[in-house]
Amino acid sequence: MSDKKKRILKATEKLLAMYGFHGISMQMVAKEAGVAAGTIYRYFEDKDDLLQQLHDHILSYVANKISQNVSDEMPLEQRFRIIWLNIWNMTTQEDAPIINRGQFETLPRRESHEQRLLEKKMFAKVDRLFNEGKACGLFKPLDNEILGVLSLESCACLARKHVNGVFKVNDAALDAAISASWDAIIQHKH
Amino acid sequence: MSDKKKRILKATEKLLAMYGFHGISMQMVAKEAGVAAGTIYRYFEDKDDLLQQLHDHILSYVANKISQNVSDEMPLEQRFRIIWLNIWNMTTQEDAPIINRGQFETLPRRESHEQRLLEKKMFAKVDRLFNEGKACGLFKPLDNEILGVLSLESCACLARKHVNGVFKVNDAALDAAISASWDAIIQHKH
Amino acid sequence: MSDKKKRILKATEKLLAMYGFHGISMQMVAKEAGVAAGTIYRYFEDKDDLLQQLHDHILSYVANKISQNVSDEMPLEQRFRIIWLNIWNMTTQEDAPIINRGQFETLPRRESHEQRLLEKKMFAKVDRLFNEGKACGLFKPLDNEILGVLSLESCACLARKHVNGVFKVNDAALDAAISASWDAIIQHKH
Amino acid sequence: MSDKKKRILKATEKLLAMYGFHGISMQMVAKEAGVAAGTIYRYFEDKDDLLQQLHDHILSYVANKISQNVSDEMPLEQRFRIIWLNIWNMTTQEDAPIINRGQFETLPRRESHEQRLLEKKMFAKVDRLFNEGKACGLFKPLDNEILGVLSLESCACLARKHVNGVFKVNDAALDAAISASWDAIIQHKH
DNA sequence: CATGAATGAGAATTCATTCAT
DNA sequence: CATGAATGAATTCTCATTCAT
Repeated sequence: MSDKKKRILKATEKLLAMYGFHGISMQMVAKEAGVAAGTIYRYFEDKDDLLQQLHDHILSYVANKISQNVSDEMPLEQRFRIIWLNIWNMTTQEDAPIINRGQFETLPRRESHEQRLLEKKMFAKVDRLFNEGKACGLFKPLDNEILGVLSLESCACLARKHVNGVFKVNDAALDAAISASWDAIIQHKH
Repeated sequence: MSDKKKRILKATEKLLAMYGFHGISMQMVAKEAGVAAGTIYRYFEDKDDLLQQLHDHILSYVANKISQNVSDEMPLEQRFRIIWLNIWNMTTQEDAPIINRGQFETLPRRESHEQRLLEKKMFAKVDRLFNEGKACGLFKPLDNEILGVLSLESCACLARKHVNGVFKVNDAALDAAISASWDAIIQHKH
Repeated sequence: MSDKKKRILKATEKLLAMYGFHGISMQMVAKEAGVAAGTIYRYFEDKDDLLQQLHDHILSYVANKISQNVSDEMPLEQRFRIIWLNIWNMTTQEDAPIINRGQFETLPRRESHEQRLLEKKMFAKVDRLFNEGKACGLFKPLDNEILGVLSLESCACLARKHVNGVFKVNDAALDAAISASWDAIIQHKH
Repeated sequence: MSDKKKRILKATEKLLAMYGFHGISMQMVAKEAGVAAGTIYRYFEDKDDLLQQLHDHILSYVANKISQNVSDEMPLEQRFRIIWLNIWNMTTQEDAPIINRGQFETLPRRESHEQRLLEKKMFAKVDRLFNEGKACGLFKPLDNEILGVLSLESCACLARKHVNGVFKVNDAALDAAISASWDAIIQHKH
């Protein structure tokens, strides 16, 4: 990808996190990226396209991050903890994509092919994890999407609030939160 | 509250859910509410104030809904299920506030006194539930905020995806999801 | 004249002096006058009419002030000094009409009959003064309008700058300025 | 200075003279200048800035005009007559700045450094004239500001009324008016 | 008569997009 | 390819005026 295009995407991401959709102008993006306003239109159809491509760009980043260091050979709980922590770290790290999905929600959906592929890839390892867990009776017999919400969305939500300063999660609490997420999806004898 | 003001808030809420912050104009709000553009400014300082007051308005609605039919005399698990279902119903019902909190996130915070009071009220019963649960050793010893995310945000997230059609949650799955949320916060013998 | 009408004119004058034409609204006038916005339209056709009537109102005040204590029997120089000081005092006094004519200049002229009469009356005594002065060879043989500018506009200009704080005119300077204005219009042997 | 900026200033000046502050809109300025409305904002911060810059622009023009053809080596009276006529011509000529200072009076003052410099420059030669005149006992011992009002403001006022058609000043009267202004500030034996 | 809520045309200003250089 | 001045439609907000109470 061209250096200019990267700089434009990076600038857009930064400004989007700071000001939200309303409140960023193409002029601002151009200035932040150090290019002329017209240059943006060499790489992007229009403002919507810029935002959409940024969305795909971040999704691609997320897809990679989430599955990092996870091997299908590992024990289930180890895989779960690594994925959980991948999400946590991705959200809380310094160079994290500072945007959460909510901020893209009002975009007129393009439902691009690339996006579909990315989302599939993003959850491939998670899907296998859930499938195996259910197959051996360890996990609750629920749809993968529901299991995902119950265990991993909590993580993302927790991380976002931690980053935003709503509250702080220390190391002990973090470990307990992982266990809690695990407890949410495994079967318990009552 | 004046009829006109209510209509303006209702119209704003509808449009906000449809188009997000960017993409709604005061003209659109006026038209949707059936008032003249200038009329909005009799009731709201400016666009930001309109959005902020809408936020407070919805928060107030949510605060009431969430605590409905919950009594501090009930057993812990019953209280938890009612609260969980209150959130679920509030989000999935026909006349629900169509907006989720994420859509207010980029708003410049006013941190009004009223807002603080509302948020306190909103979680008063939830707070007592968590405190009692921890006191008797049933719940994990985590901050109430964290317990809230682990058990109730999952509910809201699930409900939102159910409504948006990302996936459907049937009655059996719903019951299992409540149990899973409960499992997330109670202590288990290992 | 009705009390309400007077209050409206007074309020308009005050606001006009503070903000100029642009920058005063009928709402502001109503608030300052302590009446409802609609009430203004009982007494004035529209905004232009309000301003025009205010103009006439002030002109009437000025016309009276300027000729105060001046009798056609007095010696020429005494009459001149009284008129000069009338202008000075009118402009610098506490309850002076705070507006100068320049602020009315862009008003769409109505050239009302009343206005014509007032302006005639305003300068009647001044006219007689100049005519007598020229008849006896004391004054320069110039049109009264020109004599007026040379001697009395200087006074008004001086007073305005004194009030606005551009510079301050002490008693000695004031007396010298009157003499200078007198010098401007009388004939000198060279 | 850019051609567009000049055209905008010129257009503003024209409209200001015709309609006053209230009553000119940015759209009108844009149309008169033959540019798009948005273009004005490339050169001027906002409407106030446009008006302020116009003020400075005109002041600069006036400063130059007033001192034209005046040399400190000339006799006092000659210098006075030239300055007086400079003001007269500047005000009555075809391409004169059509605006008088009064029209800027309601503008919120910026008191810029540039403005101070210009006003100093504007009156430098006038200041020297008055100082020398007082030093040799020819002029009345009054502040330069007061001498200025007594002799030169009369000129500007006369010229304005001449241009506006309030009355007409023929060549003989003009010469007499200069002498009258001179008489106003020189010492006379009584 | 007096009120002031409501109106909607018009104001200032912004900003996505184009295009001559 | 890159630029950034120019555009003008769209946006937020104001305010003279009306009219039901």
